[in-house]
Amino acid sequence: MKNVTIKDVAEKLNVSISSVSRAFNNTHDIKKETRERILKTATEMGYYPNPIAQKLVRNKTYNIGVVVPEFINEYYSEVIRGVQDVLVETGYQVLIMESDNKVERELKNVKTLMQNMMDGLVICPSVKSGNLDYYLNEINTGYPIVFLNRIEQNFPAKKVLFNNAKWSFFATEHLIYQGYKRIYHLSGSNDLGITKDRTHGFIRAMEKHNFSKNNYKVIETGILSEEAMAIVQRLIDQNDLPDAFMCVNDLVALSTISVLKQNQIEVPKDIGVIGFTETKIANLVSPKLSSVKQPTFEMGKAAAEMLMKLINNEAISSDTIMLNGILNIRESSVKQKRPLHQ
Amino acid sequence: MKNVTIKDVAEKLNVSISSVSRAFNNTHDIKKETRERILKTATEMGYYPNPIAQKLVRNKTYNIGVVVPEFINEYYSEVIRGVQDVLVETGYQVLIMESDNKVERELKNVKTLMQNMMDGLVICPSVKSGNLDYYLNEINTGYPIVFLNRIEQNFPAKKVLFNNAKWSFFATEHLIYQGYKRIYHLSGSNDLGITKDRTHGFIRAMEKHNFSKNNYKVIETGILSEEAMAIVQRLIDQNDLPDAFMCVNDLVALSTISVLKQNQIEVPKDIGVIGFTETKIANLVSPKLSSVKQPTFEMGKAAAEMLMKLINNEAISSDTIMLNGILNIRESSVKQKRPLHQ
DNA sequence: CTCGGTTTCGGAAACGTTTCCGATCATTTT
DNA sequence: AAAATGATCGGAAACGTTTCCGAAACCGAG
Repeated sequence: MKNVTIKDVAEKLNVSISSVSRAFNNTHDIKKETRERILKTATEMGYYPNPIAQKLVRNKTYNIGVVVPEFINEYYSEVIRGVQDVLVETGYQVLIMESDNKVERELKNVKTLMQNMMDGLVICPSVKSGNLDYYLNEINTGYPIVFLNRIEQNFPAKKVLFNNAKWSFFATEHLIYQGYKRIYHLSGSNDLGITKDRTHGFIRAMEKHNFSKNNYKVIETGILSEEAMAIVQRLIDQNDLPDAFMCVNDLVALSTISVLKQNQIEVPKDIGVIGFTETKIANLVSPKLSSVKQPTFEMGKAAAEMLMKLINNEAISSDTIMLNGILNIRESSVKQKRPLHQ
Repeated sequence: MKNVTIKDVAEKLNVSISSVSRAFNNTHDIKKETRERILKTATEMGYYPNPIAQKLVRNKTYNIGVVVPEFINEYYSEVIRGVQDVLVETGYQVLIMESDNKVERELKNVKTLMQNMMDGLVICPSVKSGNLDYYLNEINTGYPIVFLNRIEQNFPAKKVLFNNAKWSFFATEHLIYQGYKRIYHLSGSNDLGITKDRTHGFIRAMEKHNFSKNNYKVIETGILSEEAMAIVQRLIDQNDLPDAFMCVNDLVALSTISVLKQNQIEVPKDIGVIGFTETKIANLVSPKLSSVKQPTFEMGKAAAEMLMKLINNEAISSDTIMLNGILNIRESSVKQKRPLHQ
């Protein structure tokens, strides 16, 4: 179980420690033959350089940390895959930690990762404005940090974001073009920045198309399935139904459809529904859910690339990378069947 | 940006390096007052022990690695949460790596983690029998490894498993008790050990209840949604339909329901469907999907606890921890409405 | 043959800790 | 009062590397 060290190889070959080190780091000042001789017996002996010792002396770990609020749905899982996709090639390790949507735990994770000498961090904040002062302070000391999602656009840091307002605008417009005349927006939790952006997009679409104020509503639902269900049920009871729901996310959309069905209201025949931040389920449920797909994988990639530039002191054109999505129109939001040839 | 080291604090206070170290490690041989004095100015100076240096000298990293095949669905995400739940308290860090269901990448991940001096590993294999020889070899040198899921029950290593055969038996029996007389099992990919176990459970239930061979079938579907859909459509075309499907997982179950609906076949009125390895969607679709819930969180916890015992050289009662699940009966498998009072 | 310039290599410091081994000093026991 | 004990602390080795510096060896040119 005793690990074989650089010293062991050196002694076995009657060379110096430095030569073994040079052989492994492939520096210029070593004869080709000795290098090969060393590498050969080293691998025979099962030697590899102790990464901890390397990190200590190099003051660089080739580790980067990713903090996510959760990976209970596929969103951050795909972000992580994007990050890994660009970093694996560069020899960097990706260390992942989960904050469970708690700001305190997020801060703890970040501190832990920094104390473990990560070369840089991708932080996906738990909620808007948590530990921003602390982060800002670290950034000012030169520590490479890239934020992803759920952070104010004007926050003075590197970040990659999704254009929530724009795509909720598009999603709403799609409903309008389908002929829906009375549209309610189920807005999730209004103190979340991203959902607020989606609300803005919704309202902008309403105003652009001259919807009168009594033909649209913004209704806060919270983020839990049960909360959304209760609210939709209440609307039914109060006989206050629109002919389309534009939902803050797929969970709310599915919850809405579920309640409507329980009340013998058919989607999309009676009421249209569209989701947001598409999940895999969208294609599996019936009716298939229309939704806006976020480029999660690409966002992860963008963040990683930005972080690498930061670490390597390369120029970065802009503080903020704002990505666009795809509006996937399926069944839940199409009022009438389209002609087959379309 | 220069990090403050133990030397800096020592010099500032005119004490030795060892004393500062003792203060931080709270050993016995240091006066209480000096300890407090050191700790006070140390935190004032923003000093904390360099974890890399600590790891080097202690030959222990307090890091443990988790290798998962994917976290695209919630299964391994919850496993990871379980692992973290027990390890966070003990001061261990959890480093996560993803194999993308590829055995080569899995091996690479494991090697990377071991070279980075993880104190132990939880390995969730990608597919049955991948790098088993290599792992066995490492285990024999005393390296602490716990496997989770997708590994043969008689593989000579520590592992935590789900009792697939037993619960697929229960799920099948549930269909039988509902009065379904002709049941097909959509078995996923037969070269996956776990799905094979589920098939065994299905057959055992069939035989126990004296189903004749022409009243049940095992049909291999593969793991992709499209594959399952195609197969169910073929059954419909061939007019070879059972009155219930017992599916290898929720994805196959939902795909099945989707195709049935497209053909105007109602679930559960015409045909009953039950899934396996319950996902959150089960409760959101209509009809709500009956399924077997695996104790993913608990499995993660069990693996972590086992690993801690391994690392601390504590006794382990059994090589294998086999956990049980919950059969969640919802709508998709109940033939007739139950009386309200039940 | 000598001299300056390359290669090639070894020695040793450095990275930031922990920990063993003594040394000092105060306190208690005989 | 002398000796033994215990508490408290400093010095230095050790962990396994990289890298700077200088020394040796070699090589071609003058």
